[in-house]
Amino acid sequence: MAATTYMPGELDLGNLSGYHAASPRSVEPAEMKYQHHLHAGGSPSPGAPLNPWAALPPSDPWAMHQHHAHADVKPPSGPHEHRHLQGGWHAPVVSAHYGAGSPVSLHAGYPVPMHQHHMLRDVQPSPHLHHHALDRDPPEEDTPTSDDLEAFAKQFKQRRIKLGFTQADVGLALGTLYGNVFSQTTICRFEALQLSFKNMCKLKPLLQKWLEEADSTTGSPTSIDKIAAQGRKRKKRTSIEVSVKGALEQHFHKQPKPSAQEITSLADSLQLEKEVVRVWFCNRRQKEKRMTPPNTLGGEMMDGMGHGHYAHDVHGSPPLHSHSPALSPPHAHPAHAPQHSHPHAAHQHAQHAQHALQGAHTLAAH
DNA sequence: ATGCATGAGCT
DNA sequence: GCTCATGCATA
Repeated sequence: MAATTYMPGELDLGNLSGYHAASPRSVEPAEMKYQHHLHAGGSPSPGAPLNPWAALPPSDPWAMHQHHAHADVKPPSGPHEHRHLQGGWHAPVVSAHYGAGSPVSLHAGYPVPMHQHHMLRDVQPSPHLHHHALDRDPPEEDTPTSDDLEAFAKQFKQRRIKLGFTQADVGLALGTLYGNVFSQTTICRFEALQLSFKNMCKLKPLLQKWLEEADSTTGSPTSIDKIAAQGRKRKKRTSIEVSVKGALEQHFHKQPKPSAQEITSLADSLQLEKEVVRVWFCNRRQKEKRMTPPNTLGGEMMDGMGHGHYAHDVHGSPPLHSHSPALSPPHAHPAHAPQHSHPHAAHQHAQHAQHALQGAHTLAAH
């Protein structure tokens, strides 16, 4: 059953209390020490047990009105910059101010080399526009190509590991150094190129800088501790059954952007909360836009590619490589629209309104 | 490493 | 309500 369980989550803040390790190179070529609550050497942070609210009274705010109580206490490090234009991020406003007045002197603002003049979202730098190769200059102040990003990500990961840092370490370090904290998740996704092209471009300079700092500073521990505010609750992750996921996938192919009505009926037939379904589609769409596209294959694949490389083509997931067409970076032409990497799935029509029965979902039964 | 979720900013 | 950046929680 789609166990939509609710639990007292935690705050929305930088709850990095799970893992922080910032002792550079205390451990050698080993990077498996993160998030497993098992702080292996490196940075013993025993003082970061579990969420205090793990024992809070189950006052599921979600069970009734999921959207409410949004007092919201956004993180101090302002992870939410003001990205006004999504065409080309331009203002790295690092307005960071730590809530608890951390002694961290944040130099707001990193070198913003890219002086993109584009103001419209469709004006993305052609990532795969690798003009020839002669002597390319990736570390330029220009927008990198997807190949650059891929190369950098790879190198980054390798160095990071060599230096003995975990992804979480890097995330914290970025906060210490530049005032922008990031989670293990983000670093991970960067390394795996699972972010949007734009996002990759944004993060690259930061990580690059960190890398320089890291290996030059062969021995300067940069450990800080992030304090976390409490109060926020978070809905527990809904676990969607595989079979249900399959159904969703199927619908996604037919209609990536279902209307509210469609979502409702779909949710109804799948016995899921409408919100859950809506979010699922949102996330699914996002996935489609990442540099490394999701594998939406129907049933077969994988043959002999046993080493980090996507099965070529498969009519659906181009492998972002050398010059893969898959990237989502908006092309420079406003006239463009169909950036669907999928040659198929273009039909949009008949949508069987799966009856409209039962008005109450069987969730939150308890 | 990833799935589901939150929230800012747009439209 | 969507997109996009980001992350907690989890597999």
